[in-house]
Amino acid sequence: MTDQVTRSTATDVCTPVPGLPAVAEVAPVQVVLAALADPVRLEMVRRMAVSPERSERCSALYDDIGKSTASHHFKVLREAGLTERTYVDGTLHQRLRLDEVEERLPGLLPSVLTGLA
Amino acid sequence: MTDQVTRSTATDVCTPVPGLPAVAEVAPVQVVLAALADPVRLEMVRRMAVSPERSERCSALYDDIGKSTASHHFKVLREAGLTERTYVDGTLHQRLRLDEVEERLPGLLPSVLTGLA
DNA sequence: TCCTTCGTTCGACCATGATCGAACCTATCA
DNA sequence: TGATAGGTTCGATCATGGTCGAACGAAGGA
Repeated sequence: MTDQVTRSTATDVCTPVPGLPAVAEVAPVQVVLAALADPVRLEMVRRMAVSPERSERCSALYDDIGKSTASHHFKVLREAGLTERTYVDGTLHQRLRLDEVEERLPGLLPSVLTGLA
Repeated sequence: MTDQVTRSTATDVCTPVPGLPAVAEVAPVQVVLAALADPVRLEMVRRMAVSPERSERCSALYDDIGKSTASHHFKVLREAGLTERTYVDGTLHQRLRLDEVEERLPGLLPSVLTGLA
């Protein structure tokens, strides 16, 4: 069977909405930098970048913080245009929008990710 | 005549110290991102990057904020290893450490700066 | 010498945002 | 139909950091 995948990155949509393709823009540099300038979020991005082809379950992207805190960080990343929600077989995933960010800010994510190593 | 230039980037040195070469390291990505994630500082970096070969007078790098606030931002940039103080003919300048940052985090500053345009 | 300019430091104030717990919703499963 | 699990929202708390004014020090010029 084929995966049922819907995407949602709109900032005002908090519950996943099926059917609408992702149209979110990568935010201005300022916003992107602010999103990355938090250790928890940077770790989330790092984990997503490990296997960029596969989206990740939310709970696989953090430890030692509450669900609500994690949800807050996901929202910041999403509103910066760095990630999007994908709904895979009924379970929510987070996907790093590598290509989209690369198009808008070429070199940023690669340098940040290699700088983490 | 040749310019008298001394450099100081040590975080614990608040008044310019002549004679000592710059030995400051570029800080971890986390710190660099946090330093860039402020509009005032990003504008300072942008102005410094306009003519990277020439350092700039401090007062040429900001508008509409108090001296003490500007000094605070200079300190954050310096402690992140992004800038250094240079003393040119007795007047204090700020210099963007393009090469040093590029060596540590290749592509970061170029992508941020082009993203500002 | 005095005065002005420039940058730093210090202390205080305040806005932003990171965090948590509780409640809610949806989907899945027994 | 419950019951459980995974995420989100809301409200509250608290720490971080951006901001300013005042005082200080160094450098340069009248």
